[in-house]
Amino acid sequence: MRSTSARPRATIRDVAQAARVSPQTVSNVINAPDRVRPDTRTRVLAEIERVGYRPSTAARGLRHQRAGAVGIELNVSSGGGDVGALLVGQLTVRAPSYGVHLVPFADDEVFPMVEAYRDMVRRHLVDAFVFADTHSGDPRPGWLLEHEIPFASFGRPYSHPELTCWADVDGHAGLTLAVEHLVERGFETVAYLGWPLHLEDPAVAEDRHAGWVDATASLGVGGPSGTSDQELGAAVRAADALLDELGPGDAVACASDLLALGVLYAAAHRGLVVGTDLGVVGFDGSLLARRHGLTTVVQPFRDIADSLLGIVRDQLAGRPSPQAGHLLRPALAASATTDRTGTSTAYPQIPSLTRR
Amino acid sequence: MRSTSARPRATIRDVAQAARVSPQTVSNVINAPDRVRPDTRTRVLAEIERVGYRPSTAARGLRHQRAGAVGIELNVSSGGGDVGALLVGQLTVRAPSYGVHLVPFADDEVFPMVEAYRDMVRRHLVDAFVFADTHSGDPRPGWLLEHEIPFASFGRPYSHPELTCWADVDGHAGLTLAVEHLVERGFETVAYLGWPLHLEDPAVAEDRHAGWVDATASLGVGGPSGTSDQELGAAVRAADALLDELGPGDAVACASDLLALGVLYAAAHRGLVVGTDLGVVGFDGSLLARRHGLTTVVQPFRDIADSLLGIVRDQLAGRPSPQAGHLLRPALAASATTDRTGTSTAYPQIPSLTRR
DNA sequence: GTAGGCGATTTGAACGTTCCAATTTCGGCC
DNA sequence: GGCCGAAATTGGAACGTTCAAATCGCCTAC
Repeated sequence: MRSTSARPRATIRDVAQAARVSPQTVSNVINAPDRVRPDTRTRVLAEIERVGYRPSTAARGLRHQRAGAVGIELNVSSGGGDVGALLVGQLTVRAPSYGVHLVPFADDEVFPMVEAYRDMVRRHLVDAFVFADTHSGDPRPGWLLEHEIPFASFGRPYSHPELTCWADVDGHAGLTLAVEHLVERGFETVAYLGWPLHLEDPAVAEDRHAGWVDATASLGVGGPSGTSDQELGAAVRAADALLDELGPGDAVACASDLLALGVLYAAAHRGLVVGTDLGVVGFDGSLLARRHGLTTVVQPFRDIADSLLGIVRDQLAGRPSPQAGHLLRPALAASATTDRTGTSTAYPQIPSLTRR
Repeated sequence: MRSTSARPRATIRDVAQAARVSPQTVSNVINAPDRVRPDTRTRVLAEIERVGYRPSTAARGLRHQRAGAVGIELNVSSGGGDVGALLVGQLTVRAPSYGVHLVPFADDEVFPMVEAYRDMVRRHLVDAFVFADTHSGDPRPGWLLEHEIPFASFGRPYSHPELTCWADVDGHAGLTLAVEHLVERGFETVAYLGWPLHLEDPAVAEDRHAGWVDATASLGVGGPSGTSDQELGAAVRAADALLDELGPGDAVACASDLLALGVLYAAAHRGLVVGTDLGVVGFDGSLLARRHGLTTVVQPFRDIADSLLGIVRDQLAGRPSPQAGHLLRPALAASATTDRTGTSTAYPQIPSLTRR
């Protein structure tokens, strides 16, 4: 049974005493090593190592009037899908490089969300925020701006086009990658399955759609297009309608991995072998894509995390805002659904099972 | 452009001055309201409200020698699946009720993980840990125990059977629920698709398997069983083999939602209408289940979060460990894959598309 | 020989909170 | 009116760190 003995951990004074210098010198060794003589430095460093000293985050935060933390809202109720989880993962991995840690929080479904933001700041729990699900009526950018609380958003803050504190994936470039890849693999016509424009953030839908329009136009491989909400049932129906206008050797580029999954189902229903007969490319690089062998445009979550953390770091340092937001290039991860040799396995792969 | 003006936020002294009491009295109003006269209390509370005062987490942490935070390791590289994300979500939601916040962290793939744990504690970033992916060779329980660092694990710490600082879902009860539900819906034989015992944590696999064995035995509906790794391709193959021994009106209970998805595919391949002809129940309550209309045994993540946070709270308070770990009952969420009326939609629902 | 300068190091104070001990206030009682 | 005990409130110190200013030691120049 563990006790809470909690013998006090080594402090800067312990190190100082053992190294026979003042606490301030130890502090300097850590924060401004060039201000201390080399021999002193090595002596202190040895002592730090010996006792396993680490500066107390709380004491530092108190002294600096800074929490050294970035808040991130998890929208738990909506489940979030795994895109949010992947972003949180990369933010977690990258945060230490920016000298901060992450503090996730969630609304308790009773208060308006800004209350939670306000509280976090007042309690000095965090210095800034990052969030991932901006939408047009979002009160947060305006509110944070008004209260001079630093933040960065993944996705352009729709309500404040003048802001530059955002990072976003370049959907246009992503769909260009998708179309180019499909053409390279020898697919003839590239159709598109996207989102309707009445969604919360039509900018994303437009961006990706435009990428498909431009890329297919310049390569002369344009085909029909359809739209569906981000829901599997709707996606299957929309994909089914789309496939009416397509034949073997054609392909569909999609605005999301979930929509692409809908295409896989609609194709399986028609007995089309995805990969060989029909190319399918999704968007997001989600777990779903990996699981189903879906070729997908992977969101550069690591770069996104770096951008977002860099933005809040600069804001906290008082540096001027950049000229523009960060538009990051996604990458294409080829997999079974564009593999014309049929050696890799896409799921659902109903026809291939039949052939065994 | 936002500046870092950061005008100082209200402190306890500001409140004290405005309410014409000492800072200590304000502190009492917050931490021991019964020690202060009612009229003074209301006066102080009004002032707290007016200036929007909140105690500084850093100052409190420094004074109490306690971070008020619980660390949670995210295993980013493995992607985690959404089970991990759901747990993190509920931990985030519930943490405030325990007076703590969450601090996620991840290994940077170079240090052994315990280094990261050690560092978090030394820096006073967290007081305790929660983790979610114990396995047999896991060094963490032993190490944390040895260093007297409080922790709670989701899943029994395999290496230390004597420990009680864990919460786990009752897989046996979950599969009993699944089998009972299938029988209630009129399915005749209930087969099982589980994990092989050479997995990292065979206890989970055994637990769920035993639940199926006992429940089918007592109801007299036992059928064949198979195993597959937690991977879609393998699951489809195992499910296909299993279906060789089943006919219309039978059902499959699975150890996870992903395995259940494999059954859906194998069934679709054979033209079986899932729900009507074949019952399928998954396990986890993952997003995948929701997306595919899968009847599933839902992990009680909220209860799990409460158990884990309660365990570390008690440990930090020096309370003795409980007699046993917390075994939590899951719940069954019925959906399309056990809906014999065929009114709801399961995906993949290839046959129903055909019939339209 | 001493003033001046420079780099290395130390001292003192403060960040906001709460514990502990000391002090004041209050109501009741003789 | 004065005294007692309990309740309410206050002052001082400390948690661990770092900033700003002061001090120390050493060297050079006059």
